[in-house]
This record gives sequence, structure tokens and C-alpha cells, in this order.
Amino acid sequence: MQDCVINDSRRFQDLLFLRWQNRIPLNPQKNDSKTHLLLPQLRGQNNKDRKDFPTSVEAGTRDSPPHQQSFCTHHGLMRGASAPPFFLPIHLRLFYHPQVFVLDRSPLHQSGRNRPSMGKTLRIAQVFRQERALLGKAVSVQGWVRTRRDSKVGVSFVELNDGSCLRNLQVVVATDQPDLALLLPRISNGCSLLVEGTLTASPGREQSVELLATRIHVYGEANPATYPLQKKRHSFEYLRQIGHLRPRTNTLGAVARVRNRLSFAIHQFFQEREFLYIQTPIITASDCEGAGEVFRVTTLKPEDMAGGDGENIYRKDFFGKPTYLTVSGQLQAEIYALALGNVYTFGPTFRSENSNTSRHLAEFWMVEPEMAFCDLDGDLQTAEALIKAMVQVVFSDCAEDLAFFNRFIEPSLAGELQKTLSEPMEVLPYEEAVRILQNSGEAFQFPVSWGSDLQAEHERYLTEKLFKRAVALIHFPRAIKPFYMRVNDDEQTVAAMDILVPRIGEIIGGSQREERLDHLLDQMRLKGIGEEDYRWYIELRQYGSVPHSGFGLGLERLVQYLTGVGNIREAIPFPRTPGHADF
RNA sequence: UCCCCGGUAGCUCAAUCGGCAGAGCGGGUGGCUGUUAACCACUAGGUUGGCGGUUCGAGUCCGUCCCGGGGAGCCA
Repeated sequence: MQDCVINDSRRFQDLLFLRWQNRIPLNPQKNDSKTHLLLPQLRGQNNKDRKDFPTSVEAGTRDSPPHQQSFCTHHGLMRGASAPPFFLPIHLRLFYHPQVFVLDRSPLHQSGRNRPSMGKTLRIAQVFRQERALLGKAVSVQGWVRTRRDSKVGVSFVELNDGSCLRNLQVVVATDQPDLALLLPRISNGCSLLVEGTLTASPGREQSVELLATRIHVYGEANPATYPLQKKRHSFEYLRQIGHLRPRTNTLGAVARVRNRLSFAIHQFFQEREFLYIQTPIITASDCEGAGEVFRVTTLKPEDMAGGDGENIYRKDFFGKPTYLTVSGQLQAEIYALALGNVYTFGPTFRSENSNTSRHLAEFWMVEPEMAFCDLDGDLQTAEALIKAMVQVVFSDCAEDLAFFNRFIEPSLAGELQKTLSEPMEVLPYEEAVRILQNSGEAFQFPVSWGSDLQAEHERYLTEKLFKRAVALIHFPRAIKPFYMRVNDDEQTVAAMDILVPRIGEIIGGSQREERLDHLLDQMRLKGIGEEDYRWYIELRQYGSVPHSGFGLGLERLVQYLTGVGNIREAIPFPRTPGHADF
């Protein structure tokens, strides 16, 4: 992959587009006249019994010129046939078990020109992926020490982790080498190292390979008497207090990798469906979008605010009127959907509610697709496809981390996700849900009746006891939903949807939007929303209005759902909650 | 914001009815071992969240404040 056409200046977004545009249709059984990349080494002795192995990969031809290909598996480096440039990793791995067929997906790091770090070092994940090819070869890695175990027969074992994967690389230090032995007292839990050595087969039972060190450089020591992270398990509460060190733990590191993969997968999902990525503003002037309390944005000092008479104060403020941090990009996304078709936003969102729970943050990330010419059914379909795609990508690309979460964080995780993937999402009208709950025989703390919002205990009954998977509730009473949701023909309900998942509750909230001018104005009057503040929103219904729909997906809740972490504060690198804005 | 629970060694937690402040892990020292949550021995480590009160005596009871967790509401 190192010769792919990515310029130095291209960044994350460009890479995403290239991968998408050059994606390859795959059909390993077929063998027609199209370009094939033969993978002869995969049929070597070690893989004879692997029936699920591909023998060839069909590369879809685009209008790019032919290009020399090469890519890596952990079975070795191979040069492929002449073929147009393409990017295998993401799509290919959907078809095979990741441990059987793992492609190297970091082309940027492999050519000298693009390599960002010091020296010819490999990421530890790369070492494991290519371990057979690298056996007996010189390998350099750099990272942070997780543990050191000494043996008096002349070796010391240092486990190194660089965040590229969950597993540590065991470094073997022979103490008969004086220059290495001298370093050992400085090497402790938390210190940072460069290790050059030879990759060898390991006699130990916990790992297949290890790095026999020939040279070690200590970048930075970590005083063992004061280093806050121990080898032992720490409580999440404690780790939050050391937010600058907690990504060095197994769990928070794995969460970061899953969150990264999901963020990328969200873009992939929408880009593949030709949605446009729209950046909506973070500072807004509308404060009552029906989605919670807002943070004030101002350059005024406290003394400027004193003694003023309301409106006049804001004339002196930066924007000349009250402004706030956004609680949603939806209304602005609607503007672009009504010009460009399908769009999505993906960015930070702010709510100043004083909510102190395991599912709420004051600053969180939200994905908000908005689709023109789309009704509630289309909305539901997109939402279900998105959730399933996210589960799929974690299964295929984060298998090691997922196994870790399933073992140490949430034992029912893998089974639960598998069920989400294999079964259709349950879609349930609110009215029917109320009936089910009333006839459930459960002793709820809060009674269920048509017209009132469902309580957490009701949602939990539906997702965790009754259906045991994702449930979409639709058609809620209009009185309990915001003004922009489309009123149904019964005049009593709106075309809303809440998608609930086990453990988390609401993960997606969306609706078909009210596109009819008269109905929208009615709704605004009923909810007491001033028309003057939403002139532009109303005009969208006056000029070329179309049926359209959208939803909001909370990234952190998605991360919670897919990793099993119980508290949302572990699903974001730097959680902001009432009283907490540290690091 | 409301309800419940908690705050004791660097970390995780014990301490009976109000009666001498404890363990495991981590740190240090020594020993043993191709180790892998390593193991064995010794050792250092404390204003029991803050302030006030009751009592001969408070980690323990009362008041108050601070902090954390769980649940509820709001929602993504």
C-alpha cells in the first residue's frame, strides 16, 4: 500500500474520500476477465486448512491509471499484480474474519516520505500483524512500559504498549549486555522507550513473538514511587482524576481506538450514500430549539452586565445580540438538505442541563443526518442501517478490543451486538408500547398512560426484558415533542422516532419534519415559539418545501453501547459535566 | 435540581455495641525464578474529606459544608 497516491498534504478527510471512491467490489469466488490480485502466499502450508480464505481479490477498475500494488498481511509482504490504485482495508475485512486476514491499513506510515515519527520504527500492531514475515528480522518499536519482570538467570521482561493495539509487545533484555543492564533500573511502569532488537519466536505461553533487545533508549523515566498507574486494575472514578494518564490503561485505550474507528465509519457510511458533510455553526442565536438548556456565549465582563436594561446590554456584546453554544445542528442542516438533498453534520453539541447521570454530558458529539424527500420510514431505515454498520465495523475492525470489553467490562456485550446485527429492529408505535406496558404485569414505579412520556424503567423493560434488542418507538403524542415534528393525520401524534437500546436507553432521536407551512405555524403558536426568531425556518416552507426527515445520534452513547462502558464519562476523552471541566 | 449510598495508607477496601488504625496491591531492601495479575521474606507509609458539637473516650453518633458514586428528571 505504500505507493498509493496520497500526497503529504492530504489529511484525514482526503483519505476518507479516496478510500470511498476507490472501494472495490469483492467476489472471491468469481473469476472473470477483470483484474485480479492473486495472493499465492495465502495458500501456503500454514493456511491449507483455512477454507474461508480468499484465493483472489477482484479489484474494481476506476478511471485511474494502472498502478503497482503491494500490501501486507501478517503472513508477509507481497507485491500484487498491476492494478489501479485502490484501498483494500476497510471493505475487504468485512468479508473475512479479522484474525484470519488482516491487512495493514496504515500506508501513510510505511513510506519514508510520509513517516511522521523518529527513525525506522514500527507500530506494535504492525509487528503483530506481520509477525511471521518479521521473524528473525531487525525491528524497532517505541512506546510506554506496562510492566517489567526480572529473572535472575540473565533476562528481564519488559512489556511495551504504544496504543496501536491492546496487546503489549514483550521485550526481552539480556542482562549480560552491560549497556542494557545499566538501563534496567531506569525502566519501570510508565516510562517511555525506543527499543531496537530482533523479533524472535517466544517460548513463553502468553505470546507468540517477542523482541530480543539489542539497543534501548529511555526517552523519559517514570518514578515508580509516584507514578499513579499501577499494574492492577483501577476504579474509573480514580482514573477520571488522572485524565492525563488514563488513556494509558487497557480500557481507556481500547475505548479510544473504538471511538476513532466509529468516527471514521460514520463518515464512510454517509459518504458511501452520497450524503454531504455540512459543518453547522457552534455559536447560534436561537435559544429555544426544543433541545435543552444552553450555554451563553459572550465577551461581556460581569461589570458590563450589571445595571443594564436587558436588550441594551447585548448591543455592546460581540454579536450585538444574545448568543449561545449550539444544542443541535438540525435546523441548519435542514437548510442544506433543502438545497442539496441528503446531508449530515458531525460535531460537538452543548447542553447546560444540571444532569448528573451516567448517560449525560455537557459537551458531547452528535451525528445528525437530514434527508430531503424522505418520510419517517426512510428515516427509520437509515437509522437502522447506520446502527448495524457501526456494530459491523466494530466486529470486523476492533475484534481484539471488543473481546476485551466482553471479558472485563460487559459479559453480555458480544451476544447483544450480534443480536442487533442479525435481527431486524423492532418498530413500535407509541400507542402500542403504552398498551404493552399497561398489560405487562410489571410493577412500575410510574404508571403508564397515553399522553405521558415513557420513563426510563418503561424503556428498560422494552429493550432489556421484552425485545432484548434495539427498539424504535414512533408516533408520539404531539404535546411531548418539539414544534418541528410533522403532525400525523390523526392530529394527535407526530411522526417522531426514538431508538432505544439495552443498557443505554435513547441512542437516536429523530422525526419527519413539518414541511407544511400552516401546520408549522400552528405548532409554533401552540408551543409559544416566536415567528420572528425563525423567519428563515418558516421561509423554507414557503419556497419549495419538501417532505424531509432526520435524526440525531449521540456518539458517546454509541461508544457506550459498543464497548459496554457503564458511564458516559469513559466514552469521551475529556468529559465535561456539571462542576467538571478538567484537562 | 431531587432521592439514596459513600469519603480510612499511593490504589482497592476492612475495623463488631462508641474503647489500642488494619489487610491486599503498589513503593523500598533482600532472596528465588524464561517471567507474564510472577513468587517468598523484611520494611517504610495515616491530621480516618473540612469545620463545629455530644461523650471519660468519636473512623463510628449529631449538625453543617465540600467531594465522589448510583438512581430520577431533562435528553443524544
